[in-house]
Amino acid sequence: MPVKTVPGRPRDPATERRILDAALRLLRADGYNRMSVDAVALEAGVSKPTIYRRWPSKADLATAAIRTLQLLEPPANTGSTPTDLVQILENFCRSLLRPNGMSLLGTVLAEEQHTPELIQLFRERIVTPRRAMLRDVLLRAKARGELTPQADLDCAVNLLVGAFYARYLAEAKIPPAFARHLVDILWRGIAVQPERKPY
Amino acid sequence: MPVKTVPGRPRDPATERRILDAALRLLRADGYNRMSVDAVALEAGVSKPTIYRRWPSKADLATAAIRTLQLLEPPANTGSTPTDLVQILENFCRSLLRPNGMSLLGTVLAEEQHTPELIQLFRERIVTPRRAMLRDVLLRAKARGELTPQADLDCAVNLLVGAFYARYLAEAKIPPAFARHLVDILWRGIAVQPERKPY
DNA sequence: TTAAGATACGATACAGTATCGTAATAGGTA
DNA sequence: TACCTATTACGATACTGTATCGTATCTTAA
Repeated sequence: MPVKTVPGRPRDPATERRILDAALRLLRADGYNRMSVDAVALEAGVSKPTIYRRWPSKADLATAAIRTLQLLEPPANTGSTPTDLVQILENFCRSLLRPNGMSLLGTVLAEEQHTPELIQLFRERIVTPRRAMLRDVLLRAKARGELTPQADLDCAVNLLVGAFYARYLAEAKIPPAFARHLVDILWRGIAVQPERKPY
Repeated sequence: MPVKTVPGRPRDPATERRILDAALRLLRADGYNRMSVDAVALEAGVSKPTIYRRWPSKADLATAAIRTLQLLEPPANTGSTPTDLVQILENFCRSLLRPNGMSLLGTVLAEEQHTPELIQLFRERIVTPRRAMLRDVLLRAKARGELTPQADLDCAVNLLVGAFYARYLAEAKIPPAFARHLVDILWRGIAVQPERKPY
């Protein structure tokens, strides 16, 4: 069965990549509003109609750029629940501390009213997968009987992830053992404790 | 002793308030970049030069608007540490769930590179005071011997506050007992426990 | 007599489009 | 298979219309 081919010059598939990479970089650096399509075209080494032929509007371009995001980190599974949690959180921490690590988050929040697609995709591509990784670790822990029966896993995930946001917002820098400290506190809150000596 | 009065028409002090209120409203609704000085003037019922005579640029206007922010919530002090924490967090939660509750946060994050004054003031006016309230509650608890000696109060504050950010980012709605659940988990992690029955 | 407020303006930046030269393919012909 | 032509649409330049920041000029209030 022959492939149906369209006549004429085909698109260069590398061009799309270059445009989306440039868009993502500028989205992080400048936010959605300051990101201009002209600047994306310049950065990608491409003309503006080349962009508009592929995406009908700036919002679609930004959406497509965010859609290319994905978590690349492998899921942690060392056998020790706290260690797994710390490992995931330290990856998270590294991504926050990269230049403009929080600005993409900022811009999707700020644009929530005007361009809700952005935050939806950001959730789908970044937020949800990372939460799922943490949740999986906790579910395995629960299955092994490490957690108290009433432990609320969703709350636990919120506590862990959110602490980084809060810390960043308060100080914009995060101490090295932060993840470890968080997990230590949380672990005492949700894990079945070995009987504790009264001091 | 006569007051030295300057000749000419004096400024109407109410005008400044009206301008700053309008600026803050638009800052929340549209973000810094989409907020136009023309729109602020229109909303405040004022002309543009009236604004520029008071603040030399849009950035100064936005800065002044954020400077007017302040936490109005009274500090909690019911005698019970968990109750105090829940009370503060529920106030926080209400402010997040107001329309555009997170958008101001979003815009100061997104503008961190271009207009760093915004996030600095936001920290000073909102973030730091709320953290201080939580920290005070925990310090009192520590003084009363309710906390384990090694409890890291700063981490605890990050966990509590951040969980709301994380939850909002994941779902944009927050269940009613959320604050209570958070404090329950955290409290087991940092408080001196009554000896626990092995089940 | 001093300056506040309104109108109108200048300059720039930006989203999106029209026009044009040209590169890349299909299909026919030897 | 090798070449030639018709066809499709890619990409660059230039443009339109609009939004916006910040200012100059004029009127009017204290």
